[in-house]
Amino acid sequence: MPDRPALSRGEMEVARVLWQLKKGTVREVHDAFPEERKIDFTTVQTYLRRLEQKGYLKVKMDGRTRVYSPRVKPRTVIRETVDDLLERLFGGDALPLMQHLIEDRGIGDKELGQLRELLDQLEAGDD
Amino acid sequence: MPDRPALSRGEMEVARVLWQLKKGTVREVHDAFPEERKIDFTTVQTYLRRLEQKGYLKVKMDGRTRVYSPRVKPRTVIRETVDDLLERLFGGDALPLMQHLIEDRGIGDKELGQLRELLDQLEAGDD
DNA sequence: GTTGACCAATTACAGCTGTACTGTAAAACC
DNA sequence: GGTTTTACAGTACAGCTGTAATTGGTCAAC
Repeated sequence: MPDRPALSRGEMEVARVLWQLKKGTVREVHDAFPEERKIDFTTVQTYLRRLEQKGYLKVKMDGRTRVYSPRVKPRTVIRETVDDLLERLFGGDALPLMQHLIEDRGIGDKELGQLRELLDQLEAGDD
Repeated sequence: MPDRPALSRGEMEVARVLWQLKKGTVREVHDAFPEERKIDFTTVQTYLRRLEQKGYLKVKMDGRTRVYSPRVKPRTVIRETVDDLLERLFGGDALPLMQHLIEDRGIGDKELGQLRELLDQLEAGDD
């Protein structure tokens, strides 16, 4: 539990793209950004470097090129990030956040179904 | 939609406390902070001022004392904040966040029941 | 009418963030 | 082998954040 500094908003964005690629170079991450999210190549570079410095990513050289990959599991990062948000914005109580997601954030019918399934599974598995 | 600058983590914390009080002075907000979250009086002062500057709070003078109250509804702030997080960390898809909340974040039995109720209500009300 | 207690306003300041430019060196192309 | 492209390290830099100390004003109690 060497507590890493929290991710900034921008860092999250970049980290998520890298997670999706599993691993990647600066260029790959940059190219994977959606068209409309214009962001400079060197900015991505900077974010990746900072993510490495903060301990979230590790690097392997492939010739001249550095290939980044997660050092901390996405799931862990997500837990830490969401926990922090919960703490600050909801006093640590998860239910209001769920409620918000369900009520105020048009969760579609499909998602509702999936959610219900999730609950069913939980109830079945957890005796 | 005069888009306000996003809240920083610290600002969220203070805003939440103020929301709970509905309205309050620096001192009231400071006193309402939990024991273990040690934070200086003047720090709270600074946060409240910044929240006002950013357009999240308004002020009414009561004698010499300023009484802060929300200018933007908490629900709105929460929506914006959560939307932003969803975008950056989950590519805008709310389901994975729910899933995380349910699976990885020990939601208790009580909460599960309440959740289920929520879903039922939704399904009933939504023809 | 000075002192102390409060409260507000001002100022501080280092570290973090977002965003990018520059310099330089290796790789790839002619 | 000179030129263009690519990639990385280093540098920049203003604005935001977290955290607070300092200064100044007002009323209440001496």
